[in-house]
Amino acid sequence: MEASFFDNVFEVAKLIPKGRVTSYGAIAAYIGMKRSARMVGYAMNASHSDKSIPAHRVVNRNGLLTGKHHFNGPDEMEKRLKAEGIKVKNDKIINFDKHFWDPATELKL
DNA sequence: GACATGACGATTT
DNA sequence: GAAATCGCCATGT
Repeated sequence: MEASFFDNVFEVAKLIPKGRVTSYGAIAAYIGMKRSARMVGYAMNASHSDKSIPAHRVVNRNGLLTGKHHFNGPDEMEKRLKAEGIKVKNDKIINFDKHFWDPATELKL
């Protein structure tokens, strides 16, 4: 099977180091489709098939936990991030810039 | 098989 | 500068 867009998203998501977060657009851009940020989020929905995917480390460009509702509970995502040392307030990651993990920069292909 | 929608982001008006 | 629109792939109805 050819690696689809979703598959790439899953693999990159799995590569996110603990205590780091990234954005949908960053993953999409790393794959080569920065315009497909929406699909990245949708892919995360499909990630339910793979529990190894730390979808909680993927947030929107503003560091906002837009997809927290898709977890076991609306507080699950926030709780997990806090457990990794990431502070979340008002559904937003504090110091998002410091926790931001860009695959294009960190992995650098 | 066609239409609508979905965890977003950038570009254009 | 803010609001509106386009772009993208896959899934569900």
